[in-house]
Amino acid sequence: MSAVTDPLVWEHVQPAAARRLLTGAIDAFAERGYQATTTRDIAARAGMSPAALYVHYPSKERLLFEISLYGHNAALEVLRSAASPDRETPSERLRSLVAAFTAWHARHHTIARVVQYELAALSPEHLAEVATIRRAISSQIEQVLADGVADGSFTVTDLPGTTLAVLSMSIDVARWYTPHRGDPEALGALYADLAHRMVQA
Amino acid sequence: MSAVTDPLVWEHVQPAAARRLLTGAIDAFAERGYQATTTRDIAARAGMSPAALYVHYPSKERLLFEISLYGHNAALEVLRSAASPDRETPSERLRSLVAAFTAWHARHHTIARVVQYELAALSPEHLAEVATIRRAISSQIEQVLADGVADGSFTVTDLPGTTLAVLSMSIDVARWYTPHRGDPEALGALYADLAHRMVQA
DNA sequence: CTGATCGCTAAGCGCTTGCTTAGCTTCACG
DNA sequence: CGTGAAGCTAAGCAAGCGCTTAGCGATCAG
Repeated sequence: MSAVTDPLVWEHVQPAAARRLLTGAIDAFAERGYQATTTRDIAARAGMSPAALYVHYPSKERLLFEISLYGHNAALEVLRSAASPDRETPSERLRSLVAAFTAWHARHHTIARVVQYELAALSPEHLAEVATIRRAISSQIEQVLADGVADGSFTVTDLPGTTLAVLSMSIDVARWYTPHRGDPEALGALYADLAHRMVQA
Repeated sequence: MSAVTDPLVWEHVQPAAARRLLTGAIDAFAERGYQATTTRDIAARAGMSPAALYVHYPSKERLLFEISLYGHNAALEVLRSAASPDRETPSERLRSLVAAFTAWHARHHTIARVVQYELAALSPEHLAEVATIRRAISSQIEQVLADGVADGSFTVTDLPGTTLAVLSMSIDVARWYTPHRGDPEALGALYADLAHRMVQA
């Protein structure tokens, strides 16, 4: 699974000063929340004056949007590669999806916290853009559950409700996870098992 | 289960103006978050001038603390009455606990949102006070899982991890629940079933 | 050498924030 | 009838907010 070694690297953000602002903003938003973070704080983390932020980003909200967009796409990518068609049974695919999604939320809990808990601070247009990615994410889980029901390997009485519960469990990892709570891989394996038990026939 | 009809009523907050401020603050904090809510906004919801807030509460943070404390105690009470000893088997008790805890987060999703997502805005002293209640809450789940393992009705490889996962699933309901997503009771029943499947031998 | 561009800083603008002050009205009670 | 407490408002203070402006040095194409 590519998530295992996925370093979530930022080299594509150029120039380096813009990258420092972006990563500083991720840390600050994750720690204190968007509203409690000041542009002065973000600039200080990047080692610049407050005005330099506006050379690279037109507003604080835009910084949040770029973080949120990138984070959502990264999470979706992790799911897509975990659901690759070489996993043959719905059981295998579900375990792989849940393990990867959970481990991603643990390993990247800072950006995951921004992705999952700062949606309300986005402008309506930016929120709409991110919402389409969120629908694609939940479709990945819903589809594999539907496949398992279809071939008889899963028993699910409420498909949308169970989809949400499985996603929910993984997403909430971003709220409480810290590195001292164990290895992201081990957590992914545990959650894969729990999710599988939730649905198996 | 008492949660079914639990109205979460505020008559004990006196005088009525203090109650209006408190409930207005719950709505505002849940909608926009603590940091994005202004004292002027809270006062306006209670139909008063901003200064009137300080007649009843010494600070905005204190308002948050009283909400958080009351909410945590209410959630713990719901669990305690759901675990009453007339439920004989661990399976029955687990289902009852998860159903009640989940339904509480759905029915009271506004205060639950404040309880679960605004901890970081509390002062260190107030956070510590609330943290003891949180430990009591997770103990309720951990104990019933341990009982089930002891009598052989549950199979759990990672007890703290599974405890957290069960709690997590219910807590996350506060993040996404809106009344149009269905009846809190039905959701509680679904989650009770999913949690039971996660652990049954 | 010139002039434009880039990345940056110092200063600060207009506004909003949590909270305070001074003072008004209402009303229970001796 | 007088007094003081309770509950409120209008006004405003100091601090901090997102963001803008003016300008500086480095870089580099023509």
